[in-house]
Amino acid sequence: MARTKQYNEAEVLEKAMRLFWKNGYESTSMQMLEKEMGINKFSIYSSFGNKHSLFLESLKHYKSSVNSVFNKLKNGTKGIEDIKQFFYDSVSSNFKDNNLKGCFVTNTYNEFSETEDDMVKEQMEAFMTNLKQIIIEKLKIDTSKNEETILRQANYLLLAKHGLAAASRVNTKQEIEDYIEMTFKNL
Amino acid sequence: MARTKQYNEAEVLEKAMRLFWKNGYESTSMQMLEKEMGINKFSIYSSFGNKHSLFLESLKHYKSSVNSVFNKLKNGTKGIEDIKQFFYDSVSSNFKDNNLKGCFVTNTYNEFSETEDDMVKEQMEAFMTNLKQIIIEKLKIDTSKNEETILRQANYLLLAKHGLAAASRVNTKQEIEDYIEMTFKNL
DNA sequence: ATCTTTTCTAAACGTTCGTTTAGTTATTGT
DNA sequence: ACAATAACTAAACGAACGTTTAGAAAAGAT
Repeated sequence: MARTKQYNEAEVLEKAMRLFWKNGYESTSMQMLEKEMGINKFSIYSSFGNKHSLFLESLKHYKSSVNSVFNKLKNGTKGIEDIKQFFYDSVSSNFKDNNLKGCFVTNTYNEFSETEDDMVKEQMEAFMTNLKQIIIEKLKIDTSKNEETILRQANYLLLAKHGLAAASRVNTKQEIEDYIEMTFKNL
Repeated sequence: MARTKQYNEAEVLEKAMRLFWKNGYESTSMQMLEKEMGINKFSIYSSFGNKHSLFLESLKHYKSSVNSVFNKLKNGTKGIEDIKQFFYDSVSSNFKDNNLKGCFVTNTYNEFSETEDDMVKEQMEAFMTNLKQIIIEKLKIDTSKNEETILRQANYLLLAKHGLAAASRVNTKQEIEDYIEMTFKNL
């Protein structure tokens, strides 16, 4: 055999993800990725193909990293209270690390909403559809609500989540928390 | 004297604004602007300086174009009901013209939230501060609310507006309208 | 009609982008 | 120890970016 890799692919992917998360796709150059990931361009290309597939891998990595938050929501038994907690969990990364801005998926959704990138769109929609389904299930725990009310509230919460993700890039913790509280006031 | 301009600066600026509005700053190239504005690069540069100042002019132009919506809110006498109408007015352009996505200012806010572009930031903050002040005034019409409640509700509405702008890029009219209704239910 | 002045066209500028390639270095199996 | 192989470095690639420039075209003033 031959020489072994001097870097760990999972580690450098994590670093790439954080850079894409902070800056988005277009504003992140290969040069910046080189610096942040700590490896040469050649190594990036040999490990991840190209910039676009590196981005897709970063998205996948993000999804698996928020999987625990998702599962917490999924396995909850308190209905709306679980969704509210999910909202809190979703923005918590913003307060822990100043480099992580908003929700990586929502950011990507916004950046790519006018392009025709099938791969990215597929990942976005899978994520959103999944979330919507879980929220509907949680709302159904309250059996006093009819089907129509549940769908309307689910849409409301998805939009609120969307807005929350956007706003968490610029607003303060207090503002974010107030917003979450008021969002759930009338459900 | 000499030759006269074969284009109207206000007209081509309007076209530039719509392109920036749809695609954002980075994703709009001078080549696209050339095509959309219908004039040569040289003409763009001689009329607007460079891409960045053309973008700033587009932002200014946008602000003046939504001025009527702003004034309608400002001059209203029905308090919260005026703010709700303002929300409806703010997203109406999305349903009239498929090329206008979200709120140009909010889109810019998102795209530039991580850069250090003083000029752009100044325009953003002026816009947002102004809106917040008007909303506070409208909320104060209800004299039963104390100062703290008013501030909290104003922040809530600003975040909701932020989310609404983001969501109006992708959601349907029905979803948007449901969202607005439920947002004001919480006040 | 001619001269002057400004707009317009189109080509080229220097950078930076994402990507590839050639050549060197290091590690592993024999 | 040596040969084989893969990872590394660094330089260069073509394309696209924003911007500038030189020359042709056109319109008003005399």
